[in-house]
Amino acid sequence: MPTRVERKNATRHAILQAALRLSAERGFSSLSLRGIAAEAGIAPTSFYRHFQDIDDLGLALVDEVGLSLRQLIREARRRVSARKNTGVTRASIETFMEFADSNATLFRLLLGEGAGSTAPFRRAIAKEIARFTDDLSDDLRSAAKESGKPLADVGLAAEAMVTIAFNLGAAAIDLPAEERRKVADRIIAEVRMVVRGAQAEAAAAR
Amino acid sequence: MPTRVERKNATRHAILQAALRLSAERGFSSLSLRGIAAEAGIAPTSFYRHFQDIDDLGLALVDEVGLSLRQLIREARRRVSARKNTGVTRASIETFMEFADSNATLFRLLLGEGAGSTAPFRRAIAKEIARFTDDLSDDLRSAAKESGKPLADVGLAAEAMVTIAFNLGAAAIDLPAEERRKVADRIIAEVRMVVRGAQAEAAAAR
DNA sequence: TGTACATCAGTGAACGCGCGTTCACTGATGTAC
DNA sequence: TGTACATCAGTGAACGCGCGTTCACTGATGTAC
Repeated sequence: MPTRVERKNATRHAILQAALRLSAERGFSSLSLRGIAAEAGIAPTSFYRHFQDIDDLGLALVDEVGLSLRQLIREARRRVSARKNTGVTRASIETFMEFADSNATLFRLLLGEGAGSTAPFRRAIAKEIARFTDDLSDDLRSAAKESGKPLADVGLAAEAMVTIAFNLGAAAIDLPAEERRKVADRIIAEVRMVVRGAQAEAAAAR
Repeated sequence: MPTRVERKNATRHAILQAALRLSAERGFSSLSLRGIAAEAGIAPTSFYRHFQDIDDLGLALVDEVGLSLRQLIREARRRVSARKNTGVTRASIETFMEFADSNATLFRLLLGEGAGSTAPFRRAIAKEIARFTDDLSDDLRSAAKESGKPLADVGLAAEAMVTIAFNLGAAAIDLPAEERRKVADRIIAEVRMVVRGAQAEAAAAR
């Protein structure tokens, strides 16, 4: 039989999952304490045994999402480097889109809602995306070193790529599969442009 | 003395302005009929003399915003072509940021809120941005012809630029002036990368 | 191991609030004669 | 120009609803002896 602590953790987890499910369905900004409680199968008042208020839940949600995202990224990186016979850009974006697809809930939360939510929530999301951009910068730097094709302003290039991939990717989440593939191709072409541009600038600066 | 029709139009306009003001303050998704009515100085019930419901108001709002946006773009284009001694990219983005700054209400509505709002509202906004992208494509094509530096995939390049400018610009709206200038510089550098990349691809394809 | 007590996750009733919407109304503006 | 009537923008009362939050409670789990 589970201990009291285990039960409590299970309920907390159920609340987070319910919030994630609902925010995927109707958007984060329309989450309500009572709705979440109903979805989680608890009384509305029980919510307060686990979170101070809705904002507190929001931050916990971002933490969870950030953690999952980082796990996904690690996994994605492995997958990309395993696809040696595909272009890195294509492999990366296709993996990104695939992950966005099979983790729609998570990505919708990350990408879907700019405003509507509260300021601390938005800041937390921005931080996760900045972290993503930093990681991409590192990848780009080492890829450039390996290939012998240097890039100018790696940080800016990474920001441009992430902005393109996240925002166009966000718009594609609800499209049918075929359309999504087309969007993926567009993102790939555009990210490639950024790469070429950064290479061209590095070449011109030499 | 104003006619009945004039009075009605004035009230309708007051409602739209109130909605715009409030959506700038607290975000479009948190607009409420009663809040708008209070801001516009009418009884909540009077709202129904002018709009069928809140969604109807939303669409009218996007129409208004789209109109203003197109006027701004025309004006911006004039301004950019007048700044012959500045790079086109810099002139364009600086003008864009300046307009976003002095028309914060309008841009916040266009950029700020991805989800949270209703589906038809989002679709209307997407259409406005697509129109913007198409116009930019035309501009890029004629600029390429003039300068003798052809661009590959103009449509994709335009989409990449608009995505970068709108999304990074959106994040910058609430920052202090100095920070905003830094963001503008980043956007300029990134858009320039896209231009260079499209040029490099066109050169490689020849 | 058995008993007495403490802890605390989960609860149901109740609160006041702002919401969208309906309805029958009012009274100024507009129209027909 | 004056009168009788129609139109209709704006209104206040009222509705039912879901919201977040408080409170005192219950009863199973955990702890001390």
